[in-house]
Amino acid sequence: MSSNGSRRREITVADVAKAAQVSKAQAARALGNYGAVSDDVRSRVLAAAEELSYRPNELARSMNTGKSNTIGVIVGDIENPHFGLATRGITDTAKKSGFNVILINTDEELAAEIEAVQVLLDKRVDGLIVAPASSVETHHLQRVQDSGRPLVLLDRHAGGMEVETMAVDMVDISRESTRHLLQSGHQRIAFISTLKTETPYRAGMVLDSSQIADRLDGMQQAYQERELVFPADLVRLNAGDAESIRRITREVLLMPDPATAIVASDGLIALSIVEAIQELGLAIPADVSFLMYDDFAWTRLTTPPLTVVAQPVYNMGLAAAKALIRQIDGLPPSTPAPQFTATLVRRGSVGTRKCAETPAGTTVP
Amino acid sequence: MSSNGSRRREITVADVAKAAQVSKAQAARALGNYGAVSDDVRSRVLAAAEELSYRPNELARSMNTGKSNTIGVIVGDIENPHFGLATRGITDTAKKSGFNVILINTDEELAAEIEAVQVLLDKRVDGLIVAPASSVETHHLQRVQDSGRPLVLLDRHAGGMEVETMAVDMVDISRESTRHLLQSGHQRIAFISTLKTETPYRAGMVLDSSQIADRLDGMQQAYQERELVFPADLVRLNAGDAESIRRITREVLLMPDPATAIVASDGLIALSIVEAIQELGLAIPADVSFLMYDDFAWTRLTTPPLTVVAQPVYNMGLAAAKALIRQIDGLPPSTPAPQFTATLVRRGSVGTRKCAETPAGTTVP
DNA sequence: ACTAGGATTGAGACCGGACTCACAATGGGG
DNA sequence: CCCCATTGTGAGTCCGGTCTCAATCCTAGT
Repeated sequence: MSSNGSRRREITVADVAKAAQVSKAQAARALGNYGAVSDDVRSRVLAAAEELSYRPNELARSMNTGKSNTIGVIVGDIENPHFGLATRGITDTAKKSGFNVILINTDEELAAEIEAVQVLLDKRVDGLIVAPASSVETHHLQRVQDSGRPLVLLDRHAGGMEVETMAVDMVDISRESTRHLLQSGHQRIAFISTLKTETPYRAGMVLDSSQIADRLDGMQQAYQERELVFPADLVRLNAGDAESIRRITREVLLMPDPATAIVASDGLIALSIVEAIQELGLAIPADVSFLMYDDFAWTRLTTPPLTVVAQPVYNMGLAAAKALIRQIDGLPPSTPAPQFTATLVRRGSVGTRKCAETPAGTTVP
Repeated sequence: MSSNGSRRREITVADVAKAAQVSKAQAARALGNYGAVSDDVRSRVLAAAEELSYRPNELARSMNTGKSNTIGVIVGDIENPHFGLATRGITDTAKKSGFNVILINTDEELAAEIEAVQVLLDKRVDGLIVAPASSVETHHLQRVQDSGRPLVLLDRHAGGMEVETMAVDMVDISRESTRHLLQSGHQRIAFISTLKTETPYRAGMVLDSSQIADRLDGMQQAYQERELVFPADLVRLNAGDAESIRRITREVLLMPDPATAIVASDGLIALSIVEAIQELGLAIPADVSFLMYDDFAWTRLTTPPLTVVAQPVYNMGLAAAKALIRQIDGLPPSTPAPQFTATLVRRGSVGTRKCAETPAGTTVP
């Protein structure tokens, strides 16, 4: 149907040069806008290029400039609006600076992340932005730095590495929000996270994720301030799919000394927890208080609106890309290093609890 | 700190060949697993490669195989969970087949889309998946096909082009959901969309988006079935940012003969509409009924849960990637072509309206 | 022993731009 | 009028792989 009689061959500088009756070198100069080219030659070349609708092969160009104008982005799950928003920040900045983005999901699997890093390195991306699945196993990230390629981390720190990281201080905000819950009379606070671990949580356990570890630290600090014992039995990890989240939620709410408040570690998990609470016929915040990480728009639409920890996710993505591009351009990190602070947005899902009361349907042992 | 004494140079086949004391060609064969290689040579080469931690340069490889193992994905806005989910479907399939994904946002701007197509073509992606911003201006998409590169459309059709498209039949589902609203006694149904147009909507107007055009078609059909006049004055486009959405919502609800039901054209817009309704102090569904496109998890958490049009977005992404990869592999489109149907999920946000009644706070003229 | 025919092997040509280098042409200053 | 600085130009190399081709090695058949 279409007008191309010839087979697959694409137009190259050589073709343009022939059409303009100059040497390949001259054509390349005129096209690439470098070196010395007479006006006559330049116009002939550009005309020929236009005529043949020539387009440079970026692959070839990349190969001998060593720059692919591409950055690799490795996130846990693009389906999670948290990463969607961060990715948006990254792509916006990248586009502005003429970079493209190759995106890889890891499903928070370390193995997938290691492979992703390798693939992107092989593709010779100019730099990498990674939201690392593990803060402990950082061998592959180290290798990125060893290879001399710029690297910026997002959301989570990597233990022992000197690398620019765009993340909020989770200890602070977690301490603050736990204080809020404690002040509201809650002492049995459950923390539910998708983080995968070999064994159930025990106090003092070393966690793979700096983010979760920091949040638990913050909680513990808030408990210590009041000289209360942190209820480690209410820390529930491995809340993978909707079903297990539901099960865990029922567990912490129906156990003998049940949780009176639940903290959801991210927006996706929050959905299933709230559903489970509603299924149990419990009311927020009358029967159980609720607090979640990430301030998505829909949290304002529930009844009551949900109390959340808002993180400047978009800006973190923006800053990560900016920092990476600075590194790519050989510039030093911008000083002072950008700081990101999460804020506790108090809406209606945390309620005051009278100390003596026990939840409906349970008995004091 | 790290152990590399040498400058930037990466390890190449030539280095491996030298170390293994064979020719470049032999090393390449052993590494690439093609041609005839003796066991002795193979093991020496692999050992040397391991020793030097050699990694092939994918750029160079792509350049002379002509395959980049990369597909380009162009969407309106990755921040929109609709596209987040679709992208997830695409990346999952791509990864399974060994492809990477370059992602570009267009903000639904045609100009950005045209440039994105060009950039990806220049990068020699093996194929493109596009959610086209316009169903009318398809010149750039045509050019993709002319260049012989595989192309699959997502979500929206492109007028007059023969191209595989993964989308639901919007006319059908729109007719069905409009019927539902009409049966519930609503005749003043507002339709609010972000679609950008030069002028406000008029009956019979040609729209840039097949999706929106189809939805309006479906609505009109449902009205015609009942021999009712379709209220074109309640079709509101250009609902760009949260502020304009709020303004429009107020307009249609506070006008003399106000809307008694609102249809939100996507999940993002829905958030602002519901907020605006709540701000007006109106209750869903008592005062105004509400229906939205896209079945996000949070729609089950509002009070009442929202009635939605669920689209198999993830599967559409999956199928788009599958179809594209088939094209890349030179296979014919799978038959029968995959069909996607949206379903109306009736939850609580559409209420029955007694015909004679007028909404609280308004008077019959 | 001698050779046909397959298995191995190395040299070098590509892919498509970027860039170096040697050389020609122009032209301004002394 | 000559010399050197400044363009303008084409030939050719390089990037790091893939792949062709001809040469060489080996082994079995006669």
